[in-house]
Amino acid sequence: MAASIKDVAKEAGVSIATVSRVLNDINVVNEETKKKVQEAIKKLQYRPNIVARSLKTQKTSTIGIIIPDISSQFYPEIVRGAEDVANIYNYNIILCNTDLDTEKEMEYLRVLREKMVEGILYMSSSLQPKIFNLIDELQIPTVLIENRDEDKKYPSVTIDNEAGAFDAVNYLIKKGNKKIAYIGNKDNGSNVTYLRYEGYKRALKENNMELDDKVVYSGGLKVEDGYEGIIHIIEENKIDSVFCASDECAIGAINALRERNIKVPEDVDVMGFNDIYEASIFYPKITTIAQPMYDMGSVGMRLLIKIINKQKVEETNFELPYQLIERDSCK
Amino acid sequence: MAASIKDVAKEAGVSIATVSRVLNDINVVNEETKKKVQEAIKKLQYRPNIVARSLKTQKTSTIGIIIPDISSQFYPEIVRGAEDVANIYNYNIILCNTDLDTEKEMEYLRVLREKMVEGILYMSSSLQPKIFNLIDELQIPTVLIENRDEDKKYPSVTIDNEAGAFDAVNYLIKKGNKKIAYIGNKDNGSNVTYLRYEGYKRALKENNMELDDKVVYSGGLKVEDGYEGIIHIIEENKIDSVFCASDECAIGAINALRERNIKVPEDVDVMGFNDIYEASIFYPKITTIAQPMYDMGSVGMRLLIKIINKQKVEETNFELPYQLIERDSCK
DNA sequence: CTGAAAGCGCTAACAA
DNA sequence: TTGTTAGCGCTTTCAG
Repeated sequence: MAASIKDVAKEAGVSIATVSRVLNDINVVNEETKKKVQEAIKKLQYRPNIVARSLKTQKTSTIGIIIPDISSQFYPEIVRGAEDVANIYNYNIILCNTDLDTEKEMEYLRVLREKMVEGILYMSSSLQPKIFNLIDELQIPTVLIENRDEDKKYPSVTIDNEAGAFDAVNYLIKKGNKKIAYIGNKDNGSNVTYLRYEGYKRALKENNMELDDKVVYSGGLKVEDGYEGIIHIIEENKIDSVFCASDECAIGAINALRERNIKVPEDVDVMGFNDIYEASIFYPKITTIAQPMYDMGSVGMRLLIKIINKQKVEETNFELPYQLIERDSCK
Repeated sequence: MAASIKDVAKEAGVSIATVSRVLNDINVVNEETKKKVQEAIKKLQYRPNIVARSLKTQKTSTIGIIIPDISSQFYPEIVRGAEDVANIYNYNIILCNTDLDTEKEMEYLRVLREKMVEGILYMSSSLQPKIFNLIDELQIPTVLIENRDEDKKYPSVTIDNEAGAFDAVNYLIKKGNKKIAYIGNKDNGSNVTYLRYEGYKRALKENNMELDDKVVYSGGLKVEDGYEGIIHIIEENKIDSVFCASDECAIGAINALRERNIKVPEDVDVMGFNDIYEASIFYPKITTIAQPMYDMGSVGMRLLIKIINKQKVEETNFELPYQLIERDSCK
């Protein structure tokens, strides 16, 4: 058993209240008693029991992070950004992987409540109403990252996905491409990625280009989806470029094209989205819209901590700048 | 304020002890009272306060995970494996990024102690004595993953890095290569990766091939290290293959070779190590020694939980099987 | 400036 | 089978 506040009090010949005071820098404790206490603390290698403190103060200095999957390519950096900021403010994070399973999300939410986390960073691409009901019920400050609810009732950190996609497709058009395919999601469903399809459509429209469903593949955002999507598209269509709603898709598409001796970018321009690490080391290096993952995590955490501490927050719905990164997958 | 055990007791017309009993399935509580209590719980949407429970039972059902960097390519899967198992046994994980900074590691270790985690999964490539002293002092069950202490005093989960490297280099030799370079670490320093250099040396020796320091580059395990390492080596040496102590290195090396119009694998065979996700989607797909990352996390967590619960463990130093994955970066 | 004591929400003897 | 009660280790009134 490690030393408790009692042991320190006895060692220093004071009451536990006094020990607590020097621990928390409260009141002007007499310099000498303070010193005595500090010596006792050192001697006993005392460290306060945070669980006990938490019970009393109702503050656990821990924050829950709910994500689909830490072993994906996208979330680790967000989590890292979040943890770095948490660490600065002496918070710790409890990590929860949900695989987008709503039941699992809800169970974690409840467990986090039981463990009295002070706040939650919530990432999910399917923002179900019952999740929000639960969040309301739990009464724990919650910040949404990557996605957000439509009426912006909850604090959030995102990028403008529609505009990002718009810029991407515009870039492709500026490069002289005439027939631009799309691979990704296009169905709504409280998921941001469909906004990329919206951006794609708007870019075509504003450039007086026709939307052709035959070169639109809505199957998902994984490598396989890109692989299959492009095969499906080029089977019966001639394209000169493709906008992929994720870098994984872009990678899959490039690999499929390569197998068919179609050169990227000489024959087909390929754009990705997100700028995951692979995008920068893949061959060819992928031109993409970069989401500031680390910043999304750190900004989200900072916002959350402010809310927890009831500080004034001027803005609760952050839209962080994205960036078009020109690399080698487009001419 | 959420409902407490008192509220439930009042609602059900019983004592808090009875509520606690049905909560913990203790004794044979009368079926009827049990039902009453359960109804009260449901009505009040009561969930026990785990912090209070932890203070009493000295069990927090949380486990700390200390890793260098979750945003690296290597650790997310380990963490995922660990979390999945933790979740099965109703543990939660607190994630700590240390960047291999020993002071940060020690501080996290202490904080985890304050928060009364029941166990720690510790990953670090520099296992300092003072870390072990602290672990001893803290008296928290700790399992090492990826690395281990030399005398196997602490439970651990690793692979046989020396043998893995040996197999890799042997593979290269079997393919007919005569001059095999090495890029990675070679200095000891309580770090497993030097074992890969040992394996490299042994393979050369057992095949009566000469060790040539001029084609050995010891600079690190990152993409840049591979990039610079290979440039350094081929500047003045003719090689037909290179064994890289990490996939990142292999990627860097391949990119550098490509820039010089040296074809992989036609001109030079390149092998990696670890089998990170990129290895399977890179072009060319990288032949490598796969560490079972997910399993290392899950086995480590399972072992840790057993130790926490004082179950008999027959074996405390696991050496998991690695696998040579043949892909396209070798002829 | 310091100490005594109540209590955070729960579990676990001990009684009844 | 159930209730009473003493803490777990800490913070925080309230006195002194």
